[in-house]
Amino acid sequence: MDKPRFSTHHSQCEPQAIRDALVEVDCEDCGLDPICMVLDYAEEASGVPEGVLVRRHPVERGETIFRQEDPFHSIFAVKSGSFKTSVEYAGRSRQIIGFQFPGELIGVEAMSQKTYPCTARALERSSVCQLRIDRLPESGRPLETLQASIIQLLGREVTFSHQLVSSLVHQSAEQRISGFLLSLSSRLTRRGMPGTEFILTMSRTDIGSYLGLASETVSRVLTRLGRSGAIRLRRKRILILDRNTLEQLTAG
Amino acid sequence: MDKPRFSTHHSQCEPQAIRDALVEVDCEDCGLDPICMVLDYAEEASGVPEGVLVRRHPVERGETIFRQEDPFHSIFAVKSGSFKTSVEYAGRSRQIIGFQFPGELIGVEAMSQKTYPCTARALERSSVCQLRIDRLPESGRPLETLQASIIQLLGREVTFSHQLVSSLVHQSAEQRISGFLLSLSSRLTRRGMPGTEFILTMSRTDIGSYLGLASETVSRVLTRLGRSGAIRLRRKRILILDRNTLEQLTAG
DNA sequence: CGCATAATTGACGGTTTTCAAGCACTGTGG
DNA sequence: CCACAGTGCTTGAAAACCGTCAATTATGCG
Repeated sequence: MDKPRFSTHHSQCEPQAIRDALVEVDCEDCGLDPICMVLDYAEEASGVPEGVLVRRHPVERGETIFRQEDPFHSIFAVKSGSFKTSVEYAGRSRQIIGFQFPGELIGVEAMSQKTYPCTARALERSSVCQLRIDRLPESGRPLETLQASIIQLLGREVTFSHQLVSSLVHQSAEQRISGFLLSLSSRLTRRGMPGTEFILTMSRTDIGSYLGLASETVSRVLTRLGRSGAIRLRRKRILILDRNTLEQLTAG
Repeated sequence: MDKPRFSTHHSQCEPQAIRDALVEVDCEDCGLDPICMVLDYAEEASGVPEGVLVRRHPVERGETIFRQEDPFHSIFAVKSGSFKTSVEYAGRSRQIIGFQFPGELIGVEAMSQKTYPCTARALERSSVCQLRIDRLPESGRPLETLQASIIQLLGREVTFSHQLVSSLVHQSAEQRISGFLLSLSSRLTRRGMPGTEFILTMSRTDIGSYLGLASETVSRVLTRLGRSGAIRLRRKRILILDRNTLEQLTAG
């Protein structure tokens, strides 16, 4: 009851139950945890102000936690649910640049910037932990440790972006989507969630925007993967049947 | 003599003169400058060890300053010349993930990581300033300031990556190349170098790898842009004639 | 001067986008 | 509880775009 999993539900569709399922990541599996611990320690030892860390703030589906150009104030960790981040440049159409699942951080790249460079929107009823950077102490050992953690996170983010670029730019639709599914799977698994059966909380259009494909192509490839037996697909529910096939497809 | 510019050379091709031209960025235009200044100050005030900052280290064409998987030790600033960074994953072919010009930093994303995630190679005879992170003091005010600068840099880097992904993934070959040329132009201008006349120090294949295009496509689009009058193109020398046209092409 | 590498140009084929239509699901209101 | 509308998803057909292959020309380096 405390930690329901998708797979514990009946295999038939139960939209209501699924939508309200609160699959919450454990604190020790959360990307914010090293930072949390520093703050916990600092709160006891020296004087970290109250209200720096806001735990388990609920967010409704479709709601934003920040928008592009908003002044920066916090970084967030997804506690349950999922989010999409998107950007819009000079009137051009909005594009998805990432999805975030429990345990992952949002808004880190805005650290030391004036404003958020993207908009973060909940794909379902979700909850987040919020770290008010603007209320942190000005200096001292805790800040140094925090900064070191942030640098590490950002470094990984840059490396991930590079991987993403090189995958997207040189791969076919089938490769991109296989890779996307595997990536989702491993990210969910790493945070202690089921990685072979999950729900695509984002639309085909969102996936297409993220991968640089038309939504029709996403749809076509997903059905093709389903017919080939690599996955089982019913609407937004995904069952990964044959990871090997997907990995071979990704490699090309 | 101290600061030769491409445009001060004769307009006819002079490979020898061009190759050896040392267009060096001013320190005040360099991305490492805020960090340099902190260190300069720290060297005087408290005790930053000698040999932390190595200035104007020469690098020959084709030489690497670090390779993927090498243990991290330094970040670099391009003082003159240009570099390409590339990655290789699990046997797949090598891909270009970025180019660096005078005033820009290389290897920042490896901060707080164990190893460099990419290889950096000089595209021409170049020089770099090197900041030995592994020789920095363990803590203190200078470190905090340095960390804050790094976070800012990395944040911008992530934002830039996002822009890059969304351009590459959703744009046609013509849009990508127009955008690439404009990006080069503005980056050179920002560091006090001529932005309307410059040399593509990287090969067509490198550009293609970076933009996700075949080298033949790069070649074709460049000639097309030349025919349309937007640029003038002789081999590796680029002259931007009509910035408006390029901007329109980029927008689509 | 000659070879190796890089750049250009042409023709062709495959993949993906676009446009268009039909279908399934969701949520609303009677 | 059911009908309906709206949205998102699926599927089909045609066209555009880009990658591949191949031949030719240019450039750089010894």
